[in-house]
Order: sequence, then structure tokens, then C-alpha cells
Amino acid sequence: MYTHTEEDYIKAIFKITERTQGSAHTNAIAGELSTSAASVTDMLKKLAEKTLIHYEKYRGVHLTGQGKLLATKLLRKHRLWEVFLAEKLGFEWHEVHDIAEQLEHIRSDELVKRLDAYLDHPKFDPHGDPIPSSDGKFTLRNQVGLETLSPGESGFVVGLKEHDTPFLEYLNSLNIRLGTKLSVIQWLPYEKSRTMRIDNARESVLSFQACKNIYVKKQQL
Amino acid sequence: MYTHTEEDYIKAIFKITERTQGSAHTNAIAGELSTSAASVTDMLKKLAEKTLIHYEKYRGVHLTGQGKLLATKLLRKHRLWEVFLAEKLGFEWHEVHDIAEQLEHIRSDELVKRLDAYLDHPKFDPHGDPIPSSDGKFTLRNQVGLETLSPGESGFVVGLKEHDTPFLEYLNSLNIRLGTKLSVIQWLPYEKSRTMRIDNARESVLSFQACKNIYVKKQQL
DNA sequence: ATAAATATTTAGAATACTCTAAAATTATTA
DNA sequence: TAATAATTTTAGAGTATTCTAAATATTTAT
Repeated sequence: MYTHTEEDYIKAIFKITERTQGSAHTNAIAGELSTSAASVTDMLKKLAEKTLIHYEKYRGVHLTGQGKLLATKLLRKHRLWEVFLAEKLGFEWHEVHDIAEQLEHIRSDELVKRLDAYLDHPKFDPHGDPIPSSDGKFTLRNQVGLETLSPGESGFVVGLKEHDTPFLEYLNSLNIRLGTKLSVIQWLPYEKSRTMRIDNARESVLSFQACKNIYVKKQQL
Repeated sequence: MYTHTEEDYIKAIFKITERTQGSAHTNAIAGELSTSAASVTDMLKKLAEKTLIHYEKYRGVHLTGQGKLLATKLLRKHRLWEVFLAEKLGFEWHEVHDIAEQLEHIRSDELVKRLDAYLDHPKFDPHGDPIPSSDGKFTLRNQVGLETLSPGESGFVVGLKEHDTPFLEYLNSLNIRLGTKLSVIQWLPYEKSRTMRIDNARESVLSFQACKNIYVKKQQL
């Protein structure tokens, strides 16, 4: 069994290696967990001893198979709880993360199994992120960044790249959520922002940055 | 904010003072938490500093108003989660305690509020224990121990005194649960056990000890 | 290729919680 | 009430996690 803290480190390492496609370095982990590099070094030694990571001094770390399985189990729990909070308790998508961060540490395989069934085996969480199966497999999806759509093209929101609270609240205020149809009206030269029609109704300008953070499934014409 | 461990101590003290109507002594707390008396002493000092308990050396402790409020908040969370686990996820009553023990430490007032509403503001948990309101009030009930019923009298199970797993599994095997109707057929001289009719069907012998652990609402004749 | 900048590790110490063994206090009992 | 038993506290130390500051290694820039 692993401590709460060890689990947080494994999740952070998983997140970083996803992002960088390589190994997670001390400072990156320290940044992710808002702790000091020295604390990270201490913990890396411990995690290496428990064979959750491969660790070479000064060279960064990556997860072992065992570490990866733990990471996906945590991600699975986190995202299942997010679905529960959003769908059953009616929380908004920006409210679910912090609570799920706590719930993901609850230890009970049976609980996860029953929660999954109760929620009807969801494949994606309220932010559109895929929920790994119990053996660590993710459902893939053909999605593109909203910024790749040309004027005249449309897509449905299927996920987000980053989901910090301010961004989620901003999307909420524009009535953009999972499943929302977005149609590109025009590309504006200024900061590469786009004019967008939202669900065939309201029109709004989205920055290039915002578009890059929104994944859509392209509507085939 | 209090640590997980501090919360466990407060719950233990609450439980003991409920039982003994007085103050909780070091050894009792150590027993309840399966820890050493020395550890308890350390923690009592800490809890006293945080004004959660009144503590006099060698004299035992009792909760302050602040401590009592914390204890009932924890109990509320624990029991609401038990209802969730039993009613929504289909766990048996002997399976819910350990998981709820973890879930009760999740910090979010909003979560408790929504969970309560989602469960339709339950007043009792799956063992029949009352769920305190958010301001710490308990719903009372006119219940008596099953051992007080004379032959010919009947009652409906509304709660249990102790609920360790073996006892709960024993009751399960007899098809005794909350709401079950129990009719006393006769008192047996041997160990004061009773012959009982269960839900107007099956007949079974219950020990005096078992009867004392079952609370019933007497059926008025 | 060396100096400077950056990243990482080590050393030493702090906090939270735990323990065993010994000392102190309170309760029992005869 | 004095001796004994039981309980509680203190002392000293261990594990887990964290920190700052100093030392070391690596990378970058000249």
C-alpha cells in the first residue's frame, strides 16, 4: 500500500511524462506539487526503492510498469469521482477537481468497481478526459484542436487541454460545455483570434490560446 | 483545519463519552484507536491546545463545544456516506463501515450538503443509527432493546447497539435487517435466549446477548 | 573549452505522529 | 493507611515528510 503523498508524486510524474513524452525532472515535479526540489529528491529515492520509478541521479525519472498501473488506477478513480460529482450531485465542471483530488485516495477496489457500474461505465470525465479501464487502457478519440478549423468548418467540443478554474468558468459564461457545437465564422488577424458561432446561436470571439485549449470532433461535411 | 488523526481522536472521545456518560480516559481512547497510552497523552495535549477538548492530567478528557461540533460533523459525514454506499451502490450493511471511515475525512461542506440532498435527507444510516443534522442535532426515536419484549410481543428492527462485522453477517444470515418484524415466541431458560419469529415466517433462537444488541420499535397491540 | 547559469543532490534540522520503557500518579484492597 | 495494582505521563527515540542552505553536477553561452 502506498501513502497519500507517494500517490501524489506518482500522479505528478505521470502527468509530466505524458506532457513531455520523456522523463520527469526534479524541478518539474517540484513545480507540479508546489514543493522543494530537495523534498522531491528524497521522495524519488523512496519511490525507486519501491520499484515504482526508474531513477538515475541528475537524469530525471520515469515510471515502471508498476508505477504506470498505479498512476492509471488513480486517474481512473479521480475521473470516475468527477463524473459522480458532476452527474449525480450537480457540481459544475470547475468545482469537481479539488474534491476528486481527495476522493481518488480512498482505498477500495470494490468501491471503484461499483461506482463505475453505478455511473454506467463512463468513458470520459466532465472535462472530456478519457477514463482508463481497470487495466490501464484509454479510449482514444479522433479529436483536433479548435484552432485547426478553417472558417466555415464546425466541430463538437469533446475535451480540453488545460482545465484551470478561470478557463472553465470562462467557458461556462459562454455556454460552452462538452457537446457544444462550435462553428468558425472567421479568423481575425489580431492575435489570431476567431469569431465563433456557439450552438448555432450566440456569436463570440475566442482567442487563439483559448482555441488551442479546446478539442473538438470535426463535423464531416 | 484538523488532521486525519486529530479527527479520529475526536471521534473516539465522542464515542466513549456517549457510552460512559462521563469523561474519556487515556486507556479507553488508546483501546478505541488501537494505539498506546503514551501516544494518546501526546495527542490530548495537542487537542487541548486547539481547544477541542478539556484536559486535566490523570483525570481524563471531555469535548468542548467546538469538539462536539466537529465530532457530530464527522458522524454526519460518516453516516451519510454509509447510506450512499448501501442504497446507491448496493453494499451490505457490514461492508459500509470501513469505506465510510475513509470517506468521512473528505473536506467539503458543499459536498456534504449535496450528498444529503441527493440521498433525500436521510435521518438514519444503514445500521439504524441517527444522522445528526448539520448543527449537531440527533433525531430521537422511542426504541427498546429486543430483550425487553415478553412472549407474544412484537417489534420492528430500528437499530443496533454494537455493529461489528460478525454480528452483522449473523443477522444477514437470519434475514434480519432494518424494518424486519420480530415476534417473541418464548423465553428459554437456558442462557436466557429467546425463540423468535422473523417476519412472520422463519423461526429462530436468539441469544440474550444478541437481543440486547437489537433495538426495536414495539408494535402497539 | 571555460565561465556562468541552472538544476540537482546532500546535510542538517523541523513537524507530526508513533513507540517502548521508566517514572509518577491515582485507585484498590486488605 | 500502607502496600499493591492499575493508570497515566514523561523521556527518549524512530519513521515519514518537509524545509533551507550548501555542495555538486549539468547545461548553456561565450
